[in-house]
Amino acid sequence: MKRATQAKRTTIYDLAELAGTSASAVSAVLNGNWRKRRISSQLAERITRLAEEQGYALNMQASVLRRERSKIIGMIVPKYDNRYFGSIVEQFETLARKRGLFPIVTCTRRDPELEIEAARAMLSYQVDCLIATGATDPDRIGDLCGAAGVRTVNLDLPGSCAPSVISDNFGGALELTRRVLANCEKEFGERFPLLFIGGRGTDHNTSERIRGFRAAHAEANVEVDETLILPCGYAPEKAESAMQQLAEGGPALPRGMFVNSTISLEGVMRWVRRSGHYAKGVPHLGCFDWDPFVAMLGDHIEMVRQDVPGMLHAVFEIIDSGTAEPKVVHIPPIVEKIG
Amino acid sequence: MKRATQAKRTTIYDLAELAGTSASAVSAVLNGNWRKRRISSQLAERITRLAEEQGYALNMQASVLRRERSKIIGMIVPKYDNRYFGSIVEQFETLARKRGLFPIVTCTRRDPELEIEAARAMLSYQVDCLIATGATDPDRIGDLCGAAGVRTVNLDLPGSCAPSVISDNFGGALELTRRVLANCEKEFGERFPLLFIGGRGTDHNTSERIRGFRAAHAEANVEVDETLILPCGYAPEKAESAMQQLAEGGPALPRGMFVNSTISLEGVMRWVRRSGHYAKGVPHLGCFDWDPFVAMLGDHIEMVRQDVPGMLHAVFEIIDSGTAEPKVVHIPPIVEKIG
DNA sequence: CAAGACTGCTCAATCGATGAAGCAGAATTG
DNA sequence: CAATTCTGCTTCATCGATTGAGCAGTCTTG
Repeated sequence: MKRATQAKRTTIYDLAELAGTSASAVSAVLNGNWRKRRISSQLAERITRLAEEQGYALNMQASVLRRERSKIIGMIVPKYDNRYFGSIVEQFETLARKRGLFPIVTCTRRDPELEIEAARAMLSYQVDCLIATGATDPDRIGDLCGAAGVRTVNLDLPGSCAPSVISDNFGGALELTRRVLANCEKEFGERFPLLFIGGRGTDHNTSERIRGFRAAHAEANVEVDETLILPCGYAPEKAESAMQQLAEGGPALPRGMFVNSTISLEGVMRWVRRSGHYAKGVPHLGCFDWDPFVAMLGDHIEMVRQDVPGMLHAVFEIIDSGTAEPKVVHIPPIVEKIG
Repeated sequence: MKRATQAKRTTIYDLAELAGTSASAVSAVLNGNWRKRRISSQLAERITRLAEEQGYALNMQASVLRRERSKIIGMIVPKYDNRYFGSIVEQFETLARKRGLFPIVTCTRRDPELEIEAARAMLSYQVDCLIATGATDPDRIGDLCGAAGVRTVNLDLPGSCAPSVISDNFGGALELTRRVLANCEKEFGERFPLLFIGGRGTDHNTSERIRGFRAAHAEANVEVDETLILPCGYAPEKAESAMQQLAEGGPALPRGMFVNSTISLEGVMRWVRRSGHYAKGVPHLGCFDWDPFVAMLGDHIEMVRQDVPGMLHAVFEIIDSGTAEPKVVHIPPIVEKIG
């Protein structure tokens, strides 16, 4: 097997010996600034060829240790179980690579402890910059990074000690609620308050969406039913049991609702199907977030799709510009309805 | 601002000076083996406290450079746009962390070039082990890693130079096809060949699934229609245009089909809805892969859910055991139908 | 009480890449 | 032809953490 011979990895010292030159020349050639270090092109070529033959691979740990910037950019993300975060991560990796940065992403499963542990780990790996996506406590992360002199950008949920890029939650929720109210009026011939379900009452996005929800009700002259505002968390099970409780409490279930994320919608739909409570007609729904299969579930669902490419462009604009002001950039989401 | 004072990061030398001791004592205390290096617990405590006060963070680059093992484990994954890969990544991170490993994941967007570039990058970062998930060319990655003395495990798609963990594609496809054939017979009172759509004809999974598809037809005494086997790729658009072409070619569209992945299903469903060709009745579907909203699309869809926890346990068992034999482990998928 | 064992540390080399400084020899200039 | 400039390298310190080797003291033991 080749493996035995190649137990040890080839280093610039090995190449230097093989080429009959110095490690510093090899380094200069392989990291591209041999021209300004006045290495002849013959030697450069010889070293390049040897490196290829020997299957040389740079040791990034050594390289980063020596350099001032690591060119590593980190992101923490709550979950990988929906299209929104999935496309955020994919876009992030693409844009990072385009800038010659090495992206490292880690998922914290909405666990506050894991979140800061992950942030600490990223700092240990010398990230130049950290994107905190949907963090429970963005400022805690911001402080950690600040102490290490590392830049942070908050995404999806805003913080107060670093720039943030978020959706226009108020605007999106306002429009989404308007549509659901209108759909209900069209079908039932009357206006009535909707149910708001999903999300955490303490997070900025949820409270802004509730504000939009209220504003749309006010506009339509419908009084909000306070018992129908249920920010029960994001997990499907939470939404499911909130629905169950609601059904047990009162006799009439809402015929229209605002569901705060596809993941909550998963629980709501499950309950709707299992409980049989909506056997005589499905409720009109509005979902803040998009999923292709939800779009196919029927014409009773309106969706708001967050503008992920727009959000990530804003993030990298902030990074490129070097701003550290804790400004919040609002990206308008897209209200769509695919049949 | 604190930032100015803290421009430079605290190192073990700084702590050593503050504690009036040596860097080597600090290192021993902070990496936990101070006991075996006979450091007194008083000193240990003093150093620990100081480290906390100063917000010390280990420099992993330096640490990894010095050690023989990096404790970094890499994974490359084709996409983040479906539940299957999403849960693979999440499970992977969880299990890696449980073992004290640092997971780094990167998405290669089904691009063969990016795939090997990503593998090279991971090697540069000194990963101890690399999981190649759904790789276009697992053996190329295997060779790269082999040359660097790094272990590889193939996941989802098998390779020939490293252990592989994959679903029992034949068995899953056999059962799924059986069910769709049975559903069709129940509704239409007759047996007829199904459509197979999605996936790459060249990949092992797709060809095994086609084999299962054929076996189920044989079992049911139905002759496979060769013009209905369309491994057109994974992207939704590919499936969409394959359906379009099929519709343009012949008059009768299949009333039953096997769709090879949720992502292909996305295209199929889009076409079914847009084209209006199935206005008088939706086709019976079988989908190799699972998605919660697909499960809600109606009772005409059967799904096979790949056993992600089972697969990842197998992966880590291989890693823990240290085997390097290119064996293929088949994990049976779960055939389910959620109403 | 001398020999050995133990305690609690420190010293210095090392991992691999980088780049400032320096040094021969060749080429150019006044 | 001496003085300067240029070319094409090499030497060496450095980044921060790790670890084998070593070294004073103190404690034990026959």
